[in-house]
Amino acid sequence: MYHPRELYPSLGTGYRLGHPQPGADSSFPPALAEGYRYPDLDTSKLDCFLSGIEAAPHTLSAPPPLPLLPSLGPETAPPPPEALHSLPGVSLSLENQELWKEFSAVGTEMIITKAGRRMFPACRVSVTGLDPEARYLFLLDVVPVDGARYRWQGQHWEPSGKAEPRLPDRVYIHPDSPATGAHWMRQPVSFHRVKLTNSTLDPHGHLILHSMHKYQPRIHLVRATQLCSQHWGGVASFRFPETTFISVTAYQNPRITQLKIAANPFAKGFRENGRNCKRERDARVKRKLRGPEPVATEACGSGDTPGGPCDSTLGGDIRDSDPEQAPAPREAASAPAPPCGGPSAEAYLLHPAAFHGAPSHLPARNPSFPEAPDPGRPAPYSAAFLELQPGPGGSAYQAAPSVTSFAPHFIQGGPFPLPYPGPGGYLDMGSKPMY
DNA sequence: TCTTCTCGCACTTTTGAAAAGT
DNA sequence: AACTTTTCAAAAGTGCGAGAAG
Repeated sequence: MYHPRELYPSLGTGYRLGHPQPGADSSFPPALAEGYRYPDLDTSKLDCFLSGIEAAPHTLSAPPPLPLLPSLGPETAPPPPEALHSLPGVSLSLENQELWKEFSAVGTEMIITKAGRRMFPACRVSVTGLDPEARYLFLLDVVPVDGARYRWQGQHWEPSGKAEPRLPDRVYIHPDSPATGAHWMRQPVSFHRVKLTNSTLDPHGHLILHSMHKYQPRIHLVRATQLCSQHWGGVASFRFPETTFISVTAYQNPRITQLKIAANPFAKGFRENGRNCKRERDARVKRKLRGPEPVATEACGSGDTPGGPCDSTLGGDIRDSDPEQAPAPREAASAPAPPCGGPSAEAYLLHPAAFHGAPSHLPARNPSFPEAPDPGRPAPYSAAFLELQPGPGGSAYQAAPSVTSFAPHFIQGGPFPLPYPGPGGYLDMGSKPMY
Protein backbone atom coordinates (compact mmCIF):
# COMPACT_ATOMS: atom_id res chain seq x y z
CA MET A 1 0.00 0.00 0.00
CA TYR A 2 1.01 3.58 -0.30
CA HIS A 3 2.47 5.25 2.69
CA PRO A 4 2.52 9.04 2.87
CA ARG A 5 6.27 8.91 3.16
CA GLU A 6 6.33 7.28 -0.22
CA LEU A 7 3.61 9.50 -1.51
CA TYR A 8 5.29 12.75 -0.72
CA PRO A 9 8.97 12.07 -0.17
CA SER A 10 9.73 15.71 -0.65
CA LEU A 11 7.84 16.48 2.53
CA GLY A 12 10.18 14.57 4.75
CA THR A 13 9.40 12.05 7.40
CA GLY A 14 6.87 14.20 9.17
CA TYR A 15 5.13 15.08 5.92
CA ARG A 16 5.23 18.70 6.88
CA LEU A 17 4.72 21.19 4.16
CA GLY A 18 7.45 23.68 3.83
CA HIS A 19 7.88 27.24 2.78
CA PRO A 20 7.47 28.22 -0.83
CA GLN A 21 10.12 27.45 -3.29
CA PRO A 22 11.13 30.22 -5.63
CA GLY A 23 9.17 30.27 -8.81
CA ALA A 24 6.93 27.43 -7.80
CA ASP A 25 3.82 29.20 -9.04
CA SER A 26 5.26 31.53 -11.58
CA SER A 27 4.33 29.72 -14.73
CA PHE A 28 0.65 30.44 -14.72
CA PRO A 29 -0.38 33.78 -16.22
CA PRO A 30 -2.83 35.58 -13.94
CA ALA A 31 -4.79 36.84 -16.90
CA LEU A 32 -5.36 33.34 -18.10
CA ALA A 33 -6.50 32.28 -14.69
CA GLU A 34 -9.48 34.58 -15.00
CA GLY A 35 -10.87 32.41 -17.71
CA TYR A 36 -10.89 29.39 -15.47
CA ARG A 37 -12.97 30.88 -12.74
CA TYR A 38 -16.24 29.21 -11.98
CA PRO A 39 -18.64 30.83 -14.42
CA ASP A 40 -21.66 31.35 -12.21
CA LEU A 41 -19.90 32.56 -9.15
CA ASP A 42 -20.04 36.04 -7.83
CA THR A 43 -16.46 36.65 -8.79
CA SER A 44 -16.09 39.83 -6.86
CA LYS A 45 -16.75 37.93 -3.67
CA LEU A 46 -14.53 35.14 -4.77
CA ASP A 47 -11.77 37.48 -5.70
CA CYS A 48 -11.88 38.84 -2.18
CA PHE A 49 -11.06 35.42 -0.88
CA LEU A 50 -8.68 34.36 -3.59
CA SER A 51 -6.69 37.53 -3.49
CA GLY A 52 -6.14 36.98 0.18
CA ILE A 53 -4.94 33.53 -0.47
CA GLU A 54 -2.59 34.49 -3.20
CA ALA A 55 -1.09 37.19 -1.06
CA ALA A 56 -0.41 34.75 1.71
CA PRO A 57 3.10 34.86 3.08
CA HIS A 58 3.39 31.12 2.92
CA THR A 59 2.64 28.87 0.06
CA LEU A 60 3.27 25.23 -0.08
CA SER A 61 6.52 23.79 -1.17
CA ALA A 62 7.32 22.52 -4.62
CA PRO A 63 4.78 20.14 -6.04
CA PRO A 64 5.23 16.76 -4.49
CA PRO A 65 4.29 14.60 -7.44
CA LEU A 66 1.73 11.96 -6.84
CA PRO A 67 3.31 8.59 -6.38
CA LEU A 68 4.14 6.80 -9.53
CA LEU A 69 1.26 4.50 -10.09
CA PRO A 70 1.82 1.25 -11.87
CA SER A 71 1.88 1.66 -15.60
CA LEU A 72 -1.37 0.84 -17.19
CA GLY A 73 -1.41 -2.70 -18.39
CA PRO A 74 -2.80 -6.12 -17.73
CA GLU A 75 0.14 -7.25 -15.66
CA THR A 76 -0.12 -4.59 -13.02
CA ALA A 77 -1.99 -4.95 -9.77
CA PRO A 78 -3.16 -1.62 -8.38
CA PRO A 79 -2.07 -0.89 -4.86
CA PRO A 80 -4.70 -0.48 -2.17
CA PRO A 81 -6.45 2.83 -1.70
CA GLU A 82 -4.80 5.50 0.29
CA ALA A 83 -6.27 8.26 2.37
CA LEU A 84 -5.30 11.30 4.33
CA HIS A 85 -7.68 12.59 6.90
CA SER A 86 -8.68 13.75 10.30
CA LEU A 87 -11.97 11.94 10.65
CA PRO A 88 -11.32 9.09 13.08
CA GLY A 89 -13.03 5.84 12.30
CA VAL A 90 -14.23 6.93 8.88
CA SER A 91 -13.59 4.53 6.06
CA LEU A 92 -14.45 4.64 2.41
CA SER A 93 -14.68 1.77 -0.03
CA LEU A 94 -15.06 1.80 -3.77
CA GLU A 95 -18.41 0.20 -4.54
CA ASN A 96 -17.78 -0.60 -8.18
CA GLN A 97 -14.21 -1.64 -7.55
CA GLU A 98 -14.42 -4.75 -9.70
CA LEU A 99 -15.54 -2.73 -12.70
CA TRP A 100 -12.79 -0.20 -12.13
CA LYS A 101 -10.24 -2.97 -11.85
CA GLU A 102 -11.48 -4.44 -15.08
CA PHE A 103 -10.86 -1.14 -16.82
CA SER A 104 -7.64 -0.50 -14.95
CA ALA A 105 -6.25 -3.83 -16.06
CA VAL A 106 -6.62 -2.70 -19.67
CA GLY A 107 -5.71 0.92 -19.08
CA THR A 108 -8.67 3.16 -18.33
CA GLU A 109 -9.39 5.94 -20.79
CA MET A 110 -11.91 8.72 -20.22
CA ILE A 111 -13.33 10.71 -23.09
CA ILE A 112 -13.21 14.44 -22.63
CA THR A 113 -15.18 16.76 -24.88
CA LYS A 114 -15.78 20.44 -25.26
CA ALA A 115 -19.29 20.10 -23.88
CA GLY A 116 -18.22 17.80 -21.05
CA ARG A 117 -18.40 14.04 -20.83
CA ARG A 118 -19.38 11.92 -17.86
CA MET A 119 -16.91 9.51 -16.37
CA PHE A 120 -17.55 5.84 -16.90
CA PRO A 121 -17.13 4.01 -14.67
CA ALA A 122 -18.18 6.66 -12.22
CA CYS A 123 -16.73 6.88 -8.75
CA ARG A 124 -19.21 5.21 -6.43
CA VAL A 125 -18.21 4.75 -2.82
CA SER A 126 -19.76 3.62 0.40
CA VAL A 127 -18.76 5.26 3.63
CA THR A 128 -18.84 4.05 7.21
CA GLY A 129 -17.86 5.49 10.53
CA LEU A 130 -19.60 8.83 10.17
CA ASP A 131 -21.50 10.45 12.97
CA PRO A 132 -25.12 9.84 11.90
CA GLU A 133 -26.22 13.20 13.25
CA ALA A 134 -23.38 15.32 11.92
CA ARG A 135 -23.41 16.86 8.48
CA TYR A 136 -20.81 16.24 5.85
CA LEU A 137 -19.89 17.41 2.39
CA PHE A 138 -18.72 15.03 -0.31
CA LEU A 139 -16.37 16.42 -2.95
CA LEU A 140 -14.53 15.05 -5.93
CA ASP A 141 -11.61 16.42 -7.86
CA VAL A 142 -9.13 15.07 -10.38
CA VAL A 143 -5.39 15.66 -10.22
CA PRO A 144 -2.53 14.81 -12.56
CA VAL A 145 -0.61 11.70 -11.65
CA ASP A 146 2.68 12.79 -13.12
CA GLY A 147 4.30 15.38 -15.33
CA ALA A 148 4.10 13.48 -18.57
CA ARG A 149 2.04 13.53 -21.69
CA TYR A 150 1.15 10.11 -23.07
CA ARG A 151 0.65 8.62 -26.48
CA TRP A 152 -0.90 5.37 -27.60
CA GLN A 153 1.62 3.17 -29.32
CA GLY A 154 -0.72 0.64 -30.81
CA GLN A 155 -0.45 -1.77 -27.90
CA HIS A 156 0.22 0.35 -24.86
CA TRP A 157 0.51 3.87 -23.48
CA GLU A 158 3.88 5.44 -23.08
CA PRO A 159 5.10 8.87 -22.03
CA SER A 160 5.80 11.18 -24.93
CA GLY A 161 7.07 14.39 -23.51
CA LYS A 162 6.33 16.87 -20.83
CA ALA A 163 2.83 17.51 -19.60
CA GLU A 164 0.93 20.66 -20.47
CA PRO A 165 0.85 23.26 -17.71
CA ARG A 166 -1.59 22.20 -15.09
CA LEU A 167 -5.02 23.75 -15.28
CA PRO A 168 -6.65 25.29 -12.24
CA ASP A 169 -8.44 22.75 -10.10
CA ARG A 170 -12.14 22.55 -9.98
CA VAL A 171 -14.06 20.58 -7.41
CA TYR A 172 -17.32 18.78 -7.94
CA ILE A 173 -19.64 19.07 -4.96
CA HIS A 174 -21.95 16.11 -4.53
CA PRO A 175 -25.53 17.30 -5.01
CA ASP A 176 -26.62 15.94 -1.65
CA SER A 177 -24.07 18.04 0.21
CA PRO A 178 -24.38 18.87 2.97
CA ALA A 179 -26.16 15.86 4.39
CA THR A 180 -26.06 13.87 7.59
CA GLY A 181 -23.75 10.98 8.18
CA ALA A 182 -26.81 8.74 8.31
CA HIS A 183 -27.75 9.90 4.85
CA TRP A 184 -24.33 9.25 3.37
CA MET A 185 -24.08 5.84 5.01
CA ARG A 186 -27.58 4.81 3.96
CA GLN A 187 -26.58 4.06 0.39
CA PRO A 188 -23.50 4.30 -1.83
CA VAL A 189 -22.48 7.79 -2.85
CA SER A 190 -22.23 8.15 -6.59
CA PHE A 191 -20.39 10.82 -8.54
CA HIS A 192 -21.80 9.77 -11.90
CA ARG A 193 -22.80 13.31 -12.81
CA VAL A 194 -19.27 14.60 -12.84
CA LYS A 195 -18.27 15.81 -16.28
CA LEU A 196 -14.84 16.16 -17.78
CA THR A 197 -13.96 18.70 -20.44
CA ASN A 198 -10.93 19.74 -22.44
CA SER A 199 -12.25 23.25 -22.89
CA THR A 200 -9.98 25.48 -20.86
CA LEU A 201 -12.59 28.24 -20.97
CA ASP A 202 -15.41 25.88 -20.10
CA PRO A 203 -18.44 27.93 -19.06
CA HIS A 204 -20.25 25.10 -17.30
CA GLY A 205 -17.82 24.50 -14.49
CA HIS A 206 -16.89 20.97 -15.52
CA LEU A 207 -13.57 19.54 -14.44
CA ILE A 208 -10.97 20.70 -16.96
CA LEU A 209 -8.34 18.21 -18.11
CA HIS A 210 -5.71 17.98 -20.78
CA SER A 211 -6.06 15.25 -23.34
CA MET A 212 -3.48 12.47 -23.31
CA HIS A 213 -2.58 13.00 -19.67
CA LYS A 214 -2.87 10.63 -16.75
CA TYR A 215 -5.19 11.63 -13.92
CA GLN A 216 -6.29 10.40 -10.53
CA PRO A 217 -9.75 11.17 -9.07
CA ARG A 218 -9.88 11.99 -5.37
CA ILE A 219 -12.82 12.03 -3.02
CA HIS A 220 -12.94 14.41 -0.11
CA LEU A 221 -15.23 14.18 2.89
CA VAL A 222 -15.67 17.29 4.97
CA ARG A 223 -17.53 17.48 8.25
CA ALA A 224 -19.46 20.73 8.44
CA THR A 225 -23.01 21.65 9.32
CA GLN A 226 -23.27 23.38 5.99
CA LEU A 227 -21.06 24.52 3.21
CA CYS A 228 -20.40 27.78 4.99
CA SER A 229 -20.30 26.33 8.46
CA GLN A 230 -18.00 27.88 10.99
CA HIS A 231 -17.72 24.64 12.89
CA TRP A 232 -15.58 21.97 11.41
CA GLY A 233 -15.06 18.45 12.53
CA GLY A 234 -12.29 17.49 10.15
CA VAL A 235 -11.67 16.33 6.65
CA ALA A 236 -10.76 13.10 4.94
CA SER A 237 -9.38 12.57 1.49
CA PHE A 238 -9.37 9.30 -0.37
CA ARG A 239 -8.08 8.05 -3.63
CA PHE A 240 -8.25 4.65 -5.22
CA PRO A 241 -5.34 3.78 -7.49
CA GLU A 242 -7.52 1.66 -9.74
CA THR A 243 -9.45 4.80 -10.73
CA THR A 244 -6.45 6.32 -12.47
CA PHE A 245 -7.17 7.06 -16.11
CA ILE A 246 -5.80 8.71 -19.22
CA SER A 247 -7.93 11.46 -20.71
CA VAL A 248 -8.55 11.21 -24.45
CA THR A 249 -10.74 12.85 -27.05
CA ALA A 250 -11.24 9.53 -28.81
CA TYR A 251 -10.63 6.06 -27.51
CA GLN A 252 -7.25 4.70 -28.43
CA ASN A 253 -7.38 1.19 -27.03
CA PRO A 254 -10.10 -0.89 -28.71
CA ARG A 255 -10.34 -3.08 -25.63
CA ILE A 256 -11.42 -0.08 -23.62
CA THR A 257 -14.05 0.70 -26.23
CA GLN A 258 -15.35 -2.85 -25.93
CA LEU A 259 -15.48 -2.61 -22.16
CA LYS A 260 -17.30 0.71 -22.24
CA ILE A 261 -19.85 -0.55 -24.72
CA ALA A 262 -20.37 -3.68 -22.69
CA ALA A 263 -20.69 -1.95 -19.36
CA ASN A 264 -22.33 1.38 -20.12
CA PRO A 265 -26.10 1.22 -20.65
CA PHE A 266 -26.00 4.34 -22.82
CA ALA A 267 -23.74 2.52 -25.24
CA LYS A 268 -26.04 -0.45 -25.49
CA GLY A 269 -26.77 0.46 -29.08
CA PHE A 270 -23.22 -0.42 -30.03
CA ARG A 271 -23.29 -3.92 -28.63
CA GLU A 272 -23.18 -6.75 -31.08
CA ASN A 273 -26.84 -7.50 -30.55
CA GLY A 274 -27.87 -3.88 -30.73
CA ARG A 275 -29.45 -2.09 -33.64
CA ASN A 276 -26.35 0.00 -34.04
CA CYS A 277 -23.90 -2.86 -34.22
CA LYS A 278 -21.37 -2.58 -37.00
CA ARG A 279 -23.00 -5.24 -39.12
CA GLU A 280 -26.36 -3.52 -38.82
CA ARG A 281 -24.89 -0.11 -39.55
CA ASP A 282 -23.11 -1.42 -42.60
CA ALA A 283 -26.32 -3.02 -43.77
CA ARG A 284 -28.18 0.25 -43.33
CA VAL A 285 -25.58 2.09 -45.34
CA LYS A 286 -25.88 -0.44 -48.14
CA ARG A 287 -29.65 -0.20 -48.12
CA LYS A 288 -29.40 3.56 -48.18
CA LEU A 289 -27.21 3.41 -51.25
CA ARG A 290 -29.66 1.04 -52.93
CA GLY A 291 -32.73 3.10 -52.14
CA PRO A 292 -35.38 3.87 -49.51
CA GLU A 293 -35.73 1.46 -46.64
CA PRO A 294 -39.13 -0.22 -46.82
CA VAL A 295 -39.36 -1.64 -43.30
CA ALA A 296 -37.53 -1.28 -40.03
CA THR A 297 -34.65 -3.68 -39.69
CA GLU A 298 -34.35 -6.21 -36.97
CA ALA A 299 -31.47 -6.48 -34.63
CA CYS A 300 -28.56 -8.37 -36.01
CA GLY A 301 -28.60 -12.03 -35.33
CA SER A 302 -32.34 -12.35 -35.37
CA GLY A 303 -32.39 -13.64 -38.87
CA ASP A 304 -28.99 -13.88 -40.42
CA THR A 305 -27.02 -15.35 -37.63
CA PRO A 306 -27.15 -19.05 -37.02
CA GLY A 307 -27.88 -19.99 -33.46
CA GLY A 308 -29.90 -16.96 -32.46
CA PRO A 309 -29.10 -13.37 -31.52
CA CYS A 310 -25.59 -12.04 -31.40
CA ASP A 311 -24.28 -12.35 -27.91
CA SER A 312 -21.91 -9.95 -26.30
CA THR A 313 -19.22 -11.97 -24.64
CA LEU A 314 -18.64 -9.11 -22.26
CA GLY A 315 -22.03 -9.56 -20.66
CA GLY A 316 -23.33 -6.10 -20.04
CA ASP A 317 -26.77 -6.99 -18.80
CA ILE A 318 -25.77 -7.27 -15.20
CA ARG A 319 -24.30 -3.84 -15.30
CA ASP A 320 -27.37 -2.36 -16.88
CA SER A 321 -28.99 -2.30 -13.52
CA ASP A 322 -26.08 -0.41 -12.16
CA PRO A 323 -27.43 1.37 -9.09
CA GLU A 324 -25.26 4.35 -9.80
CA GLN A 325 -27.75 5.26 -12.44
CA ALA A 326 -30.51 5.41 -9.89
CA PRO A 327 -31.05 8.75 -8.27
CA ALA A 328 -30.15 8.81 -4.64
CA PRO A 329 -32.52 10.12 -2.01
CA ARG A 330 -32.23 13.85 -1.97
CA GLU A 331 -32.55 14.61 1.67
CA ALA A 332 -30.39 17.65 1.59
CA ALA A 333 -30.68 18.69 -2.00
CA SER A 334 -34.02 20.27 -1.44
CA ALA A 335 -32.52 22.68 1.04
CA PRO A 336 -29.40 24.12 -0.52
CA ALA A 337 -27.04 25.87 1.79
CA PRO A 338 -27.43 29.60 1.63
CA PRO A 339 -24.52 31.81 0.79
CA CYS A 340 -22.91 33.01 3.93
CA GLY A 341 -19.75 34.52 5.21
CA GLY A 342 -18.07 32.08 7.53
CA PRO A 343 -14.69 30.56 6.99
CA SER A 344 -14.36 26.85 6.93
CA ALA A 345 -15.86 24.38 4.57
CA GLU A 346 -15.19 26.73 1.73
CA ALA A 347 -11.55 26.72 2.61
CA TYR A 348 -11.48 23.05 1.97
CA LEU A 349 -13.61 23.39 -1.12
CA LEU A 350 -11.26 25.93 -2.50
CA HIS A 351 -8.09 24.06 -1.74
CA PRO A 352 -8.75 20.56 -0.48
CA ALA A 353 -5.32 19.37 -1.36
CA ALA A 354 -3.81 21.93 0.95
CA PHE A 355 -5.18 19.90 3.83
CA HIS A 356 -3.62 16.72 2.58
CA GLY A 357 -0.17 17.69 1.62
CA ALA A 358 -0.98 17.74 -2.03
CA PRO A 359 0.70 19.84 -4.66
CA SER A 360 2.11 23.23 -4.07
CA HIS A 361 -0.21 25.16 -6.23
CA LEU A 362 -2.43 25.28 -3.20
CA PRO A 363 -2.18 28.23 -0.92
CA ALA A 364 -1.52 28.53 2.75
CA ARG A 365 -3.64 30.24 5.31
CA ASN A 366 -5.52 33.31 4.28
CA PRO A 367 -3.78 36.16 6.07
CA SER A 368 -7.03 38.05 6.31
CA PHE A 369 -8.27 35.50 8.80
CA PRO A 370 -8.26 36.87 12.29
CA GLU A 371 -6.04 35.15 14.73
CA ALA A 372 -7.47 32.60 17.08
CA PRO A 373 -9.56 34.38 19.67
CA ASP A 374 -8.73 31.83 22.29
CA PRO A 375 -5.03 31.66 23.10
CA GLY A 376 -5.57 28.19 24.43
CA ARG A 377 -6.46 27.00 20.98
CA PRO A 378 -3.85 25.69 18.68
CA ALA A 379 -2.49 27.99 16.04
CA PRO A 380 -4.69 28.85 13.11
CA TYR A 381 -4.60 26.64 10.11
CA SER A 382 -1.57 26.72 7.97
CA ALA A 383 -0.81 24.11 5.44
CA ALA A 384 2.79 24.47 6.50
CA PHE A 385 1.94 22.49 9.63
CA LEU A 386 -0.07 19.83 7.99
CA GLU A 387 0.90 16.33 8.96
CA LEU A 388 -0.32 13.37 7.04
CA GLN A 389 -1.39 10.22 8.73
CA PRO A 390 -0.63 6.86 7.29
CA GLY A 391 -3.38 4.32 7.34
CA PRO A 392 -3.77 0.58 7.13
CA GLY A 393 -4.31 -1.21 3.88
CA GLY A 394 -7.37 -2.92 2.56
CA SER A 395 -10.07 -1.91 0.16
CA ALA A 396 -11.59 0.38 2.75
CA TYR A 397 -9.45 2.94 4.36
CA GLN A 398 -9.77 3.43 8.10
CA ALA A 399 -9.40 7.00 9.18
CA ALA A 400 -6.45 7.94 11.30
CA PRO A 401 -6.75 9.76 14.62
CA SER A 402 -7.65 13.38 14.33
CA VAL A 403 -4.93 15.66 13.11
CA THR A 404 -4.99 18.63 15.38
CA SER A 405 -2.58 20.79 13.51
CA PHE A 406 -5.04 22.14 11.02
CA ALA A 407 -8.46 21.48 12.44
CA PRO A 408 -8.51 24.71 14.47
CA HIS A 409 -8.47 26.65 11.28
CA PHE A 410 -12.02 25.72 10.70
CA ILE A 411 -13.28 27.37 13.81
CA GLN A 412 -11.62 30.60 12.94
CA GLY A 413 -13.82 33.53 12.21
CA GLY A 414 -13.13 36.05 9.55
CA PRO A 415 -14.16 37.49 6.24
CA PHE A 416 -14.89 34.66 3.94
CA PRO A 417 -17.60 35.71 1.58
CA LEU A 418 -17.89 32.80 -0.73
CA PRO A 419 -20.59 32.14 -3.24
CA TYR A 420 -22.08 28.70 -3.21
CA PRO A 421 -22.46 27.03 -6.58
CA GLY A 422 -25.31 24.96 -5.28
CA PRO A 423 -25.76 21.24 -4.85
CA GLY A 424 -24.25 19.31 -7.68
CA GLY A 425 -22.21 22.29 -8.67
CA TYR A 426 -18.57 22.75 -9.32
CA LEU A 427 -16.31 25.11 -7.52
CA ASP A 428 -13.28 26.59 -9.16
CA MET A 429 -10.39 26.55 -6.80
CA GLY A 430 -8.34 28.96 -8.84
CA SER A 431 -5.21 27.03 -8.25
CA LYS A 432 -1.84 27.46 -9.79
CA PRO A 433 -0.16 25.01 -12.12
CA MET A 434 1.58 22.01 -10.74
CA TYR A 435 4.51 21.93 -13.10
C1' DT B 1 1.99 12.15 -43.47
C1' DC B 2 0.58 11.42 -39.00
C1' DT B 3 -1.76 12.41 -34.78
C1' DT B 4 -5.32 14.59 -32.45
C1' DC B 5 -9.67 16.91 -32.30
C1' DT B 6 -14.50 18.22 -33.67
C1' DC B 7 -18.96 17.40 -35.21
C1' DG B 8 -23.14 15.11 -36.71
C1' DC B 9 -25.37 10.79 -36.57
C1' DA B 10 -28.28 6.98 -34.73
C1' DC B 11 -29.14 4.80 -30.91
C1' DT B 12 -30.45 4.09 -25.62
C1' DT B 13 -31.44 5.75 -21.08
C1' DT B 14 -33.05 9.20 -18.02
C1' DT B 15 -36.07 12.72 -16.59
C1' DG B 16 -40.07 15.18 -15.60
C1' DA B 17 -44.60 16.72 -16.72
C1' DA B 18 -49.21 15.28 -17.71
C1' DA B 19 -52.69 11.88 -17.46
C1' DA B 20 -54.90 8.18 -15.20
C1' DG B 21 -55.97 5.58 -11.22
C1' DT B 22 -56.83 4.92 -6.19
C1' DA C 1 -59.17 16.72 -3.08
C1' DA C 2 -54.90 14.55 -2.35
C1' DC C 3 -51.76 11.25 -3.34
C1' DT C 4 -49.64 7.52 -6.18
C1' DT C 5 -48.70 5.23 -10.43
C1' DT C 6 -48.28 5.12 -15.38
C1' DT C 7 -47.32 7.03 -19.85
C1' DC C 8 -44.77 9.50 -23.09
C1' DA C 9 -42.05 13.02 -25.23
C1' DA C 10 -37.93 15.66 -24.68
C1' DA C 11 -33.39 15.85 -23.06
C1' DA C 12 -29.16 13.79 -22.16
C1' DG C 13 -25.56 10.38 -22.77
C1' DT C 14 -23.20 6.87 -25.80
C1' DG C 15 -19.49 5.40 -29.52
C1' DC C 16 -18.74 5.76 -34.48
C1' DG C 17 -16.64 7.65 -38.38
C1' DA C 18 -15.61 11.30 -41.62
C1' DG C 19 -13.27 15.28 -42.09
C1' DA C 20 -10.63 19.25 -40.22
C1' DA C 21 -6.72 21.08 -37.91
C1' DG C 22 -2.08 21.33 -36.52
